[in-house]
Parts: sequence; C-alpha cells; structure tokens
Amino acid sequence: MSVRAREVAAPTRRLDLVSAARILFAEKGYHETTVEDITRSAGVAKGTFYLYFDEKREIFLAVIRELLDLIKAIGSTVGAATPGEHPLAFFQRAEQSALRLLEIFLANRPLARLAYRESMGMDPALDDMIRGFYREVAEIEAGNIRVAQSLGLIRECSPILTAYAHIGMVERVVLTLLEEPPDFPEPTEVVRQVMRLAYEGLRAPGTPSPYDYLPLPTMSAPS
Amino acid sequence: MSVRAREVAAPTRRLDLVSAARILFAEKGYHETTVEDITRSAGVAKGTFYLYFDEKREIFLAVIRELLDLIKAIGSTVGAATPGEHPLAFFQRAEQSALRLLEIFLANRPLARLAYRESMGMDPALDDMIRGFYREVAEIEAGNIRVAQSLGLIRECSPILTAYAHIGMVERVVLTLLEEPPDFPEPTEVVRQVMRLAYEGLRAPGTPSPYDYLPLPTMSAPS
Amino acid sequence: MSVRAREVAAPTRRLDLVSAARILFAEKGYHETTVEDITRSAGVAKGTFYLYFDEKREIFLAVIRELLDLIKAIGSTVGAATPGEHPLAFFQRAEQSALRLLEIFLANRPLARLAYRESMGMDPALDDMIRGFYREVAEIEAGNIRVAQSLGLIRECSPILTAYAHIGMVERVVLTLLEEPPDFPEPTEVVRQVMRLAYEGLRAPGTPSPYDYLPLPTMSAPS
Amino acid sequence: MSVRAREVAAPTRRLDLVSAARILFAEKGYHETTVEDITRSAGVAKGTFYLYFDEKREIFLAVIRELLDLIKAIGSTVGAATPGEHPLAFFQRAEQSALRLLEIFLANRPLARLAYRESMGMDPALDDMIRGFYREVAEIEAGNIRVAQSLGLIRECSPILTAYAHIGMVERVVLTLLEEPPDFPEPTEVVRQVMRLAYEGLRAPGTPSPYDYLPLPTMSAPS
DNA sequence: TATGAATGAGCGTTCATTCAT
DNA sequence: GATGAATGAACGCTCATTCAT
Repeated sequence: MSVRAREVAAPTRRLDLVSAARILFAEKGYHETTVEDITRSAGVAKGTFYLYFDEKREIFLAVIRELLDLIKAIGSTVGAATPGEHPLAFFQRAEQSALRLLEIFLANRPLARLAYRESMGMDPALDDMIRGFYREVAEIEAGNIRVAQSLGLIRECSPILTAYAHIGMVERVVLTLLEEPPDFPEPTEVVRQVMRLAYEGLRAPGTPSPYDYLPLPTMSAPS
Repeated sequence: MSVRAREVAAPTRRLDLVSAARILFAEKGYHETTVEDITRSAGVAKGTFYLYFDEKREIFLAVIRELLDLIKAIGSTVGAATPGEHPLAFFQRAEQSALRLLEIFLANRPLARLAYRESMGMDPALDDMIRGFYREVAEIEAGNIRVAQSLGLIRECSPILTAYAHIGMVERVVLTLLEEPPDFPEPTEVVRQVMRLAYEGLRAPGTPSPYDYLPLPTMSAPS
Repeated sequence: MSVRAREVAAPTRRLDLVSAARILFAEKGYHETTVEDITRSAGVAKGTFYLYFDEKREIFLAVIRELLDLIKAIGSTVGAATPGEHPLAFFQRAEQSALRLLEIFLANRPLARLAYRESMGMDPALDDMIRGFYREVAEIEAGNIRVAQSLGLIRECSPILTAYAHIGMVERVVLTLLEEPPDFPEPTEVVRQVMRLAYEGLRAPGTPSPYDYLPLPTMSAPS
Repeated sequence: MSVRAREVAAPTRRLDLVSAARILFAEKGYHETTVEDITRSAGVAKGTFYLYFDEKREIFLAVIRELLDLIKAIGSTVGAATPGEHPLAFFQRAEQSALRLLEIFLANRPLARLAYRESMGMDPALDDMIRGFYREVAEIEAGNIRVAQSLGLIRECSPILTAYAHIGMVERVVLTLLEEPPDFPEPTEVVRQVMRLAYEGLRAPGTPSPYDYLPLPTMSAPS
C-alpha cells in the first residue's frame, strides 16, 4: 500500500505542477511566471519542482505538448476516410473537424493564446516540436486532399501547400475569434464559410458544390 | 537651441538605437538581448538609451511598429482599386501584393520570425498594436472583397471573415516558407496557387476564372 | 536484537558509505561531492546516510581519520628503537619509514591530495584532529631524536622543532612528487637524499656519517 | 577632473573588494564567504562585485595572488648574491630571508592559514598558480644551492630536491608556529635552528660551519 | 546631451536534512 | 532499519534602471 501510495502520489505531483504551470503560463506568459509561482500555486515547496523537471523550460514544453496532443487527437479522430462512403462525406468530415477545433480553442482561450505567443524561438527542442506539429497536421490534410483528388472531387493543386494554407485560414480566424470578436457571423456559420472558402475553389470542374445542400453541423457540448 | 539640437542629433541617435535593436532582437529575441547589447552595438553609452526610451519594451515596440508599417505600406500601395479598370485587374493586384509581401519577408526572415515569436503577450500596448494591424489589413482586404462583390466578381460571403482567412492563408504559408521549406513549389507558383485558393472559390457563378489566362507576375528585385 | 543487528549490519553499511565517500571526496573534493553521490555509490537510499552520520562533515572526518591512522600506523611500526641495537640502525629505520610513507602516498595520490586540500578550516574538530596528528607524529620523531641525542649520535638541537622541520621536508617533497614530478631523482634516491639532509647536519661532531656506507633500502610492493 | 575621479575611484572599489574578501576568506574560508558578505563588508551593492570580477573564484584568486607576490618579493629581495661577497654571506642571507618570511606570516596569520587551507583543488587556474609559485621559489633556492656548490660551500646533492625540502621545513615550522605554538624556542632561535638544519648537513667536508660564529640576526619591525 | 559606475530586486537552481511510510 | 519524496534556506549571478558628473 505504501508502494501504491508512492506510485500514485508522484504522478499526481507532476500533474499538479503541470496544471499550475498551464494556468500561470497562459495568464502571464513564460518569462513572467517564476518557478516559485508554479510551486506555490501547486502547493509544494520550491525544491519539489526539480524532482520532476530538470529546468523551467521543461515544464513549458510539457504544457505545450499537452495542447498539441489534444489538437492532434481531434484531427485524427475526424480525419480518417471510410472506404465506400459518400463522396461528399469528405467535406462533411472536414467541417466537423474544424468545428471541434474551434470549440476546444474557445474553451481554452488563454492556453490557445499561449501557444501562439511564446511557442517559438525559446528553445530549439520546442521549435522542433511546433514545426513538427504543423508538419504532421499539414500532412494529414495533404493526405485528405490527395484522396479527394484521386476521387475526382478536387482539382489539381499542390496538396502540401494547400494544406498549410488551410491551416492558416483556420488558425487566423480562430485566433481572431479568441482575441476580439469583430463582426463575424456566428460560430457555425464561420466554420461553414471558412470550409467553403477552403474547398469550393478546389472543386473539380463539373463537380457539384457540396455547400449547396449539406446540412449545417451543430456544435457539440464542450467537455 | 537645445531643442533644435535634439531635433537634429536625437533622431539620429534614436534611429541608431532602433537599428541596432532590430538586428539584435531578430538574432537573439527580446529577452536574450540586453539594453547594454543595444547601446554597445549602437556605439553609445548605456545611459543614453534612457534618453530616448523610457524602458526596454518601448524600443521593441518601435521595432515592431516599423515592420508593421512596412507591411501596411505595401498593402496600401497595391490595394487601391482604380475606377473603371478591367475587372480582372483586381485579381492581378491581389497577386502582386502577395508577391511583394513574400519578397519582403524572405528578405527579412529573422525580423519576420521575431514578429511572430515574441510580439504578443508582452505588453498590452503591443498587443493592441498587433491586433490593430490585423484589423487594418483585414479591413483593406474586406474592402477589396466588397468592391469585387459590387462588381459582380465575387459571390456572397462575409467580407471580414474572408479577409482574415486570406491573411491566415498567406501568413502560414509565408511562415512555413521562412522556417523550413517543405516540398513547396517555387515562390511565384506558391503565390499563384495561394491566390487561386483564395479567390477561385469566391468567383460568382458564371464568371470566368482569372487563373486560366492571367500571366504570371515576376518577382521584383528586393530593395 | 535490533542492537545486535546494528552491530552486525550497521558497520558494513557504515563502511560502505565511508568507502564510497573516500573515493568520491578524493575524486571531486568535499564540496563537489553530494550526500546523494555517496549514497548512490554505496547503493543505499539517501535517508540511510543519516542513520550513520549526523551530517555530511562527519563522514569527511571519518575519511580523513582513516588516512591519518594509516600514516600513524606506519610511523609507529618503524619508529620504535630496540635497546642495544646498532647505533646506525636508527638512521636506517628512519629511512625505511620515509620510504613506506612515500609508497602509501604514491599509491593513494588523490586521497593524499585531499588531505592537503580541504582538511583544514572546514571544522574545528577536524582542525584539532589534524593538528593532533602533526603533534603526535612530531612527538614520535622528537622522541627518536632525543634517543639519538642520548646515544650521542645527534648534536644538540630542539627535538620538537627539528621534528616539525623533518615532517615538513618530507611532506613538501612528497606533495611535489604527487603533483608534478619535476626533475627529481628516482624515489629511493629521493628518500636517501632527504634523509641525509635531515640527519647529516645533526650528527654529533666526530661521529661517522651513516650515509657513507648504509645500503640503499628497496621499495616494497604496495599492498 | 571627472575623468580623474573615475580613474581613481574604480581601482579603489576593486581594492575595497579585495581587502574585504581577504579578511572574510581568511576568517571563514572560501565556501563560507558569500559574494554578498564581501560586498556588504566593502560597503557596495551586490551587483558592483560583478563590475570588477567575472565570478566569485576570481576574487579568491586575486587574494591568493597578492599573498604569493608578497612572499616572492621577499624571496627576491634577499636572494641575490653579490659577486665577491664573503662566502658565509650566503648563509647569512638565507637566514635573513627566512626571518622576514616568518615575520610576515606571523603578522598575517589568518591569511597565511588561508593559503594552506583552500588553495588547491578549487580551480585549475589556481592550482597552476600555486604550483608555479612553489616551482619559482624552489628554483630560486636551487639556484642559491648551485651557487654555493660552485663556491665549494655545499656538498653534492640534488639542488631542486633539496630546495623543495627546504621550503617544506620552513613552511611546516611556520605553520605550526601560527596554529598552536608548542614548546618551540623563541622566533630568532627557531630561524637559526632551522637554517642550521637546512645547511649544516650540506657543508662540504672540511668547510667551517657558519653556525659557530655568525651573529644572530634581529627581527625587524613588521610594517 | 552623454556617460558609465552603481544599484538591488529578483530568479533559477542546488542540496543538506527531515520524516511519513 | 531503510526508504526516497519533500522541504526550503541559501547562493551566485543578471540586468533594467538611476544619477552624479
């Protein structure tokens, strides 16, 4: 039982620290948050921090990794194509995916801001992580585009370039939504319009536009 | 006389400092650059810095403002529509504008990275500046879209939302190009594809696609 | 029973710790060696250390005491005069003793360095121990000198002062030999010359010099 | 005048710090003395320390260097042989030199202790400095011995080995005198006996002993 | 205006020591 | 006895900012 207590307590401490750090980094940024802020907020002594992390940067990395993993998880959930599915299901899945992402970001505004504020340039390892993240997401989307191309749904274009452009569209719109909602349409309409912008111009000539009859998706409740 | 001296000598000093800071911030980032680094590089004494800036953040703000002004200048140069011009000139101007932007970013990679790395979250004033910048650029583009809509070139959509999406497409593609060129097409082709992605899907039904016959623009020599 | 356990198991643990500490202190010095280094190297948990020592200094003291005891053991082995022995045997014994000491130091260079590097000034108890050590050794040597004086072998001088001077001669030569052998003669010749320096000038007038016909001692194999 | 003020003030600050450090290091040792101790004692702010020294070790090095320079200065003052001087003047000079050294050490007990307590093993640069110091002193003494040998005053022996032995004799006797005066003779007599121990046994056969008629030197007043 | 020595609050990190299990 | 997670005081060092000259 003392063994189990240890095996349970230790990961808890680490999680406590990461949770505290997530909030503080999101609120004040990396440089304005001290190790002591984190330990105080986690309710442990300063030295305890160094039992779980070698240095301050390491916990920042952990916080960012968490966020990226969350985003990737969503992408992979929605991204897989089912063989034999209706061709238009592709556009539908893309739209669902975008909607889920928007929900998560809206539910974690400070954290989402953090990822954009300080993620790059602090540390080579972190830079690589972020670049790797973009590459992964872009490759998934590029894969989707290639599939749609092979199905005759999408015209000729560079899949990887288009994928990065799609990411950019989504992230800038989401970021804008996070910071200072201008006179944007309501969220579901935002998603629909962005999706249409992303894919309408890619339609193969003679193909019917999916945006003429697809039903609007609904936002699920944030977990 | 001391006032005139200030107006003559001071701007030079100030510019020296900003120039030194621009290079150093771009190379090492904000936190790794000390005030002494800047003054040493500018060839003045440490105390002189505080004759021209109240605090370190202020010179960072100045550096970023410079960059944003440069970008806005390009946007406004190319963005204005001439009444009575050929309808397709709209798409041509957009393409020229994107190309110029890409050139500037490629010619100032470290500075461009800087703007994305550390600009947000450091200071409310800076945050406002950046947000304001995006808003301005977005409003210019939204204006273009509205013009094109009134000319019957572009289908119905939220101009402001579409504008932010366009910005996002461009910035993510440019940023990717800056950091780690994946297997993207060559720059002019990148611009063309992004432009086509941005506008092809916006064409009003029955309108001819400008991307079928517009000549490719050429990159001008960086100044 | 717990008492017996202590008397059986504990000394082993204690010795393990001291052995580990001896090596680590010799390698890295006192301040660079952490308690955790010692326990890790001894294969016990950190807390176990404090079952056997009240504080870190205590184990350093134990390590130094060990070394001093070793040296004293040598001194006492060789130092005792046998009544009625040949007068020159005195000089011979002194030479043997010095040779043995040199062997030990050469075989334990890092430890010997340690004793000279960090032993003094760390702790009053340790200072006393070291001073006491010198006093003991000096008194043994002073005793030898007095014996030799009473035998008419050695001229008038302050035995205790001369004893300290003898110690100094040996330690500086040995230390030099440990650190950076200059162009000293070979070890046995070093010993002979130092011994001659120590005692030749002390010969009572009219006494034959033992250094003219004593055979050179040979270095025994280090244990 | 402001220029002169600066040129005068800065070296003063540095000297203030070194003086404060000398006392504190001598009292408490290197590791027990904090940078703040030093700056507080010197009456300056903590940061000022780093205007004059790159790191803590550097000031320790400066303190030790000072001491070694002092000792060497004495050695060189007394060490030079005058051509044509009376042969016995050699022994007289050696004795004067030893006496001066003893005076200095007695006047700076804590500092002298320091040099023996923590000088070695802390830093490669410092180690080299100390070793270099011993080598220099030993070479001077070895030179003296060679001169005396060429004059026929001293028998055959290894000059460098003998020099180190002489250093050791003096340092151990001086150190003992510093720590806990045992029943040593009075200082001038100590010097005389050590000198006699050092040189009497080195006399060339048939040479008169200088210790039979040389007048005792007197201790000069410590500066 | 310009200087640069001086300041001192603040931070990341270490590690001897404790104590609940 | 043995463990090792937790503690927290302490320290070296940095650097934005001030101010006497």
